[in-house]
Amino acid sequence: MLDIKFLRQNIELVRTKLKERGQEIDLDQFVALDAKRRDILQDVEGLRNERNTVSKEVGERKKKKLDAADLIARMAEVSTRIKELDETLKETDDALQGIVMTIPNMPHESVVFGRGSEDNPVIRYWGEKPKFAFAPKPHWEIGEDLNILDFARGAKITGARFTLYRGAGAAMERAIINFMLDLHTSVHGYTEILPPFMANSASMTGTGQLPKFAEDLFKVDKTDYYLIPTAEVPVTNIHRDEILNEQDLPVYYVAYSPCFRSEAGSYGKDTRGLIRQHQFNKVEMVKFATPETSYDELEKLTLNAEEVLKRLNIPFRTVSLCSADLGFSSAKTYDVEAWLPGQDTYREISSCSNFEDFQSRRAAIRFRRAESGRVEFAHTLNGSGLAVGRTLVAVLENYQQTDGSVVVPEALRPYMRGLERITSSKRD
RNA sequence: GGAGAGAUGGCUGAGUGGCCGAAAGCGAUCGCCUGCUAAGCGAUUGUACGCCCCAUAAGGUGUACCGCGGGUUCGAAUCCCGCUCUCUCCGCCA
Repeated sequence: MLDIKFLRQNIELVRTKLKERGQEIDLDQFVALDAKRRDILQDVEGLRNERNTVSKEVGERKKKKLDAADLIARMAEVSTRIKELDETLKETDDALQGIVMTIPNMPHESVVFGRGSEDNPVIRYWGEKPKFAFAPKPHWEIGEDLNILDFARGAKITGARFTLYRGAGAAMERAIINFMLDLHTSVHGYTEILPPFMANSASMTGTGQLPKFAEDLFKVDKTDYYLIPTAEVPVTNIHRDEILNEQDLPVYYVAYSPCFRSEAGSYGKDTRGLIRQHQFNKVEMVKFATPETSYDELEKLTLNAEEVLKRLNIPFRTVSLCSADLGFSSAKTYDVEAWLPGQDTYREISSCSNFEDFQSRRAAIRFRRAESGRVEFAHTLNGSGLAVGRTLVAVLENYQQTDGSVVVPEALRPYMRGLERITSSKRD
């Protein structure tokens, strides 16, 4: 959520930035409602002041055994009027919130203008694409041939976009999770979190999934709970409604979680393989930082994500999302895209964002300045470190061999009891 | 799932209709004292929103907030109703 005062004072700037994102939002209505809200607020607070003062006098008169009937009668009217105004105020406030909550974040000045993902500037490339003496297969063929990925069974058990892992496939998924968590905790200095995999609507609102993107979530029937679409939700909400100390920042958390997404509106997209699932595993990094360090932290966060691919020796490129491709809550995002030879393309495997104070304002995540004692909103950041299923995809496609087997990257072998090559669903 | 108890400021904890944004203690910050440290003494010690001032610091002022939401009343931390969470006991269960 943007600062209402900022909105009020920079309405034209916001309009321009929204247009760059390819969004149209009725800001005139915001201006009108904002003015109306403040008018009502002044009226109702004036009346409250009157009531408080007079009520005090009623008390004093009663103490002196004096009659206060005239005051009481007058205040009854005032109270009724307050109640009426309160109702209008609430309606106005709700309407105003309704608008403000659907306004996306302002892109950072370094974000380039663009109309879609094709306009995302590439920041860097890393690694050598593997050369194959044969036509490299996509991972779904590799996985089925080795009997380590079972899409048909997944669909039978649950439905489309659910996959069953078997044997070495399941083991490698688990190995990737542990490898990533160990890297980020012991080398990059993150604290490991194992959060709840469901979160309530307040948490979902805090990180920006609600109210605008409810249709992307799975809601648990008869409760206020949602399956988390990313560990970002529970982990960022760790410090919701809290005031941190400046000297404790930055805070680094890393969490493994399954992620659940309804993928509404993506019918027909990536229907084969592991790329777009209703349930997938992810290791997520979350940071809380001061405003003056958050962009340095974003660079470091992105390097932390890239380090996973470097250690797995998987080629990748990093792009900076252009204005139109930027997520709703983000001020700036780097996507790390792994090379997938079986599909002859780069695919997003991590998304690293600085939300500045957009989430923290919604979630009331603040910190106290050591010097002045003043309270400010913290900046929140997060990035995948990485998407686990897609990492498995990248391993299968980059490490596939002529005979159909897959070599296990050296970094993962300690996590797979030394297994060097997958030749079937059997692990050994 | 059943029965009971509770939820107050950074923490502990008082407060059962007006004198309460809230006692007291602890902690923290600043100052004094002390050769240093400890002890001692004094002061300060929430957040949000609005308005004034000034133009975004400081200041002044008003309103709200004692788990959340409603109600009663001239007036609610305090009374009533609903909900959530925590604790204890019973049942069930990985």
